[in-house]
Amino acid sequence: MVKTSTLQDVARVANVSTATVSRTLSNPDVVSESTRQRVSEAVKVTGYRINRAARNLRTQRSYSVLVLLPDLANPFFSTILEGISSQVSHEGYSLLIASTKQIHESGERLIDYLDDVRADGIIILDGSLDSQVVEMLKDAPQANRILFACEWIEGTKFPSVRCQNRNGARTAVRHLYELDHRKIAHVTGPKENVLSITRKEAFIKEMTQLNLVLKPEWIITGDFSLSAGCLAAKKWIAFKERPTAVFCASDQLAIGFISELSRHNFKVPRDISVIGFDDIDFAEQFIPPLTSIRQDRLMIGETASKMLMARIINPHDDHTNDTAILPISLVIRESTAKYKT
Amino acid sequence: MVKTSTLQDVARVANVSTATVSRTLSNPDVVSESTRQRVSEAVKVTGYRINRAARNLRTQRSYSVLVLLPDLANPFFSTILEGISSQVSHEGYSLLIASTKQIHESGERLIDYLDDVRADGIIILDGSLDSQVVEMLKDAPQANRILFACEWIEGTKFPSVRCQNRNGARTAVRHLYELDHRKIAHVTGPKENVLSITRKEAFIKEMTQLNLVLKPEWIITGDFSLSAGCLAAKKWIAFKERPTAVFCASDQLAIGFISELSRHNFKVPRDISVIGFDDIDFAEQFIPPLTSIRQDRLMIGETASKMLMARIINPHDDHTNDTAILPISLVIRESTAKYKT
DNA sequence: CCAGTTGGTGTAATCGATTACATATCTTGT
DNA sequence: ACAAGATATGTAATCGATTACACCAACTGG
Repeated sequence: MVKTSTLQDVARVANVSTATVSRTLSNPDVVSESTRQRVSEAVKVTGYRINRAARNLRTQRSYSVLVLLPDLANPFFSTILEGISSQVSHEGYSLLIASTKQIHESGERLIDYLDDVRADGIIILDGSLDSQVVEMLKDAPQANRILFACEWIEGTKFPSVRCQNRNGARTAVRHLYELDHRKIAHVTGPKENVLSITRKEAFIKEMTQLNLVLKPEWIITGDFSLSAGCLAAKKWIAFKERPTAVFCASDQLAIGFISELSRHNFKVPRDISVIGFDDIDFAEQFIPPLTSIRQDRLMIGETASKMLMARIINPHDDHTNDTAILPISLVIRESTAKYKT
Repeated sequence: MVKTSTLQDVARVANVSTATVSRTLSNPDVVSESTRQRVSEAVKVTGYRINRAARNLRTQRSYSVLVLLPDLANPFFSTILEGISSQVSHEGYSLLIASTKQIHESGERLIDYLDDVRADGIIILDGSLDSQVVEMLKDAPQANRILFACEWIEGTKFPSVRCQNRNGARTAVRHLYELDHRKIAHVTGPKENVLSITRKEAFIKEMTQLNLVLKPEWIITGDFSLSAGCLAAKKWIAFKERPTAVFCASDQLAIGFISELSRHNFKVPRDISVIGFDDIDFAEQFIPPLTSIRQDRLMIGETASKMLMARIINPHDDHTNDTAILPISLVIRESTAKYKT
């Protein structure tokens, strides 16, 4: 095996104690100019690299953050990861990844990651955690090192970062309204999902506010996926009275919806205007390019990391109920158009 | 803070030494039935959780694997990650993620991850590593804990896992040929990329074998992205003599290509047949559904993990030149069709 | 019946960095 | 000139698990 040099080796070469070497590296201000130079020199000649396992043990920190995803294969999360990763690596932290499913299958407990010095904090991107797990986490003393992003859990006081979901739904409806649409449908995400619920509530509220008819069957329960979008399209086709526009709770839904329509020779936006949510990369390249509610996923990731880091570094400040709600924006492309009778 | 119990605590409760407790947990066969029971009981009452930092220090292992991506935000990698993650977590390992860019920016050296006990092995999904970095890695004694997946680096003997790229290109050309296409273009990936080069070579070889005309301008250099696909489409439109089919080195290219065409009122497959590579999730939902060369990304991830694990656990076996090449398959959808004069 | 093996357990060193405390030297003000 | 503080460094304990080695008891075979 490769033997790397240790603090001892550096100390010997620089002719100081290990304490001084350690101080030089982690807190250079407290040592004198001359030793600082000697130590730096010694570090260079020995090729010293800190042994993180040793540091972690001594400081009882891992200098890494765990990100928990519902599903690793979902591209929606990749940009958020990018944001988290760039932020944490900037602060000298590493990024651990796991999926809810795997944790569940392996029978591990989430809190163990914090207790066994694998992670200093956890960012959870999954609001559909098992309620037993949540129960166990929410009053634990480690709870202040857990943060939700994108999704959250109603009735808990975990800090969270998310986008303006209500405003997003409202903006979507308004946009369609301004294009003279009066019969507007909505395809939701998974039934119990907080995002689905929030967006649906805001959708209903705005429809009511605008005095639009809202047939219950025009709210189609889906699950954010492409295939749920296809199913929703089939329902739309079967309606005797068809809405002229639809607000989909995700871009994947919208894309699935449009695809299915096109297989039945309907055209978007000729036959129906479609607006999505998220503004994923493909939205722009889809045919037709998709009108969507954009959330800044990079910023969600960065903000989440910053908030979590603050809590890790300063655990005694009271951060309860910290919530960051980031703005959304309407991106108008070609899947929505003026309604023509 | 939360004080978790240690081996000492368990030992005290079970009335044995810490050595016995440690053995009971990591190697139950060597202790007697009765102590095993007493220790298990003690573990339960104390709520003992192993301190990984301590174990890592003592064993000089981190029980985690680093995956290095060129770009976290690229959804192509998410399924591969899923495969890696499920495999390593199955073996009790954790998954660390970093992007080439971040490593580069932070000035860290990849090899440090191995030396400083942050990772026991590295899976690299980026064949475009800085050549200086490669130079430094390839003869290092730690090199046997590094493995490439999807991409690889010509002229090194790192083990790698990849799909049948040549066969993929050949299959694509054949498919188009069998649909009576004789004028076939190719949009490549980034110029220096191994995948681009391999696929392009195989494309040329197959074209030659089939005795097809191969105008140099029909090979369009791109970069795997949607927008490169758009640019390529513009070139195609500008040709005086237009190929009737195109083999794109990635699905993203194909999608960008088709999108751009549709903006200029060309239709696929009416005006040109398009085949992609990868079979990403969107391929199926795109309009028209994309014919593509499918690679099993889940299996690439799993295989890569297994190979790496074998090397970590058994570093002295000679694994040099291990290479796994996984099969591809042709997925025929609607973006390719019989050529009609 | 005893040497040699096997099985089970304990003692204590060890991994490598951090840091509380002690010590030594140097200022500074009166 | 000297007490009091500031500055710089060293000594050694510590984090918590693993494991080489030693030990003892019980068994085996000749």
